[in-house]
Amino acid sequence: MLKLSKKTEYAFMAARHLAMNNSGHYSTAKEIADNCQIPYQLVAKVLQNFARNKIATSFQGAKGGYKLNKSPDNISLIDIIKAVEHNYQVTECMQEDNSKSTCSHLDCCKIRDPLIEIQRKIDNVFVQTSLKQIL
Amino acid sequence: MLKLSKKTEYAFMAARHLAMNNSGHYSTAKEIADNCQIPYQLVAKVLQNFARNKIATSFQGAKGGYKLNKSPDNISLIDIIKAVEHNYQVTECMQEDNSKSTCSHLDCCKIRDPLIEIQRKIDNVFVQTSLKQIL
DNA sequence: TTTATATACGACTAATTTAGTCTTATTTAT
DNA sequence: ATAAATAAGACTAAATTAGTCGTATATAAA
Repeated sequence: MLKLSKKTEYAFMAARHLAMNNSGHYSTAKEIADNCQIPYQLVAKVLQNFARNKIATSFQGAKGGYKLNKSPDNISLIDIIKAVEHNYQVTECMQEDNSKSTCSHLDCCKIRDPLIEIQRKIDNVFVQTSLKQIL
Repeated sequence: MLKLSKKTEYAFMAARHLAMNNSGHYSTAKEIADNCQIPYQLVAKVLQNFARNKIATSFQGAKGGYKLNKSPDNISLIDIIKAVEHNYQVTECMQEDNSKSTCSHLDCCKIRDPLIEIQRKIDNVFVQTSLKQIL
């Protein structure tokens, strides 16, 4: 429990690779998959998520690939997480697409408010850590 | 991803109940299950874990039940989590029963060390929050 | 203009983890 | 004795996560 998904781990690794190979040539999904030993299709999707969420720019076709849009110290881990995960919340009832009323404990749930505070603190850990710090 | 398990949510709720009903009578699993609307068997196991891990003391037989061993401000959420979860670590390779060498990325994994720091910070969130703070 | 090399993306399957149930044994107050 | 509790392991179901497959589209270069 409280584990990062592989998707997020792969996203961190891929972002790290992009940050360290930022000179002229565009990094491809295959290159990252080989270099980091992660399944090609999964990195591919992670990179597509980066592009959709403006973390990286993609170039299609031969000699194509990806490059980061910002410098590593201006990208926080929360940006990377949010690019690849819909639900990174600590509890179900805190997910944005889930109204408070779907909580099965209803009014008798007394821990929601304290957990919101916990959530905020955990968010902060990722907000405050930049990609540069994991290079 | 990064979600607390139901087990942990139930543990927080049960601990909260014990803290607030600490006058003379011992709280039973049934009482907590009814009051918090969580499955009886699951609270029962959570409470057994509390007893095993010296968070609470159990009294068997009729009129039995559980009571907390310490005051709520001397119990931190990490104590409660550790009582009910084997694996609350952010990544697989950080689990205590898992040697570093089982990581499938081996030497090419460059994010482990930064993630250890992240793990430490998340731990701290729970270390620094006491049961009293969620009453 | 064909070919090789890339991204884009949805549908699907497999594996793992989490949640919940069932059953039986033991303890103890009345 | 009986009823009300804890103790604990085995099992099943549900949900989530991880990974694969197939196909379409874009583009550099031969």
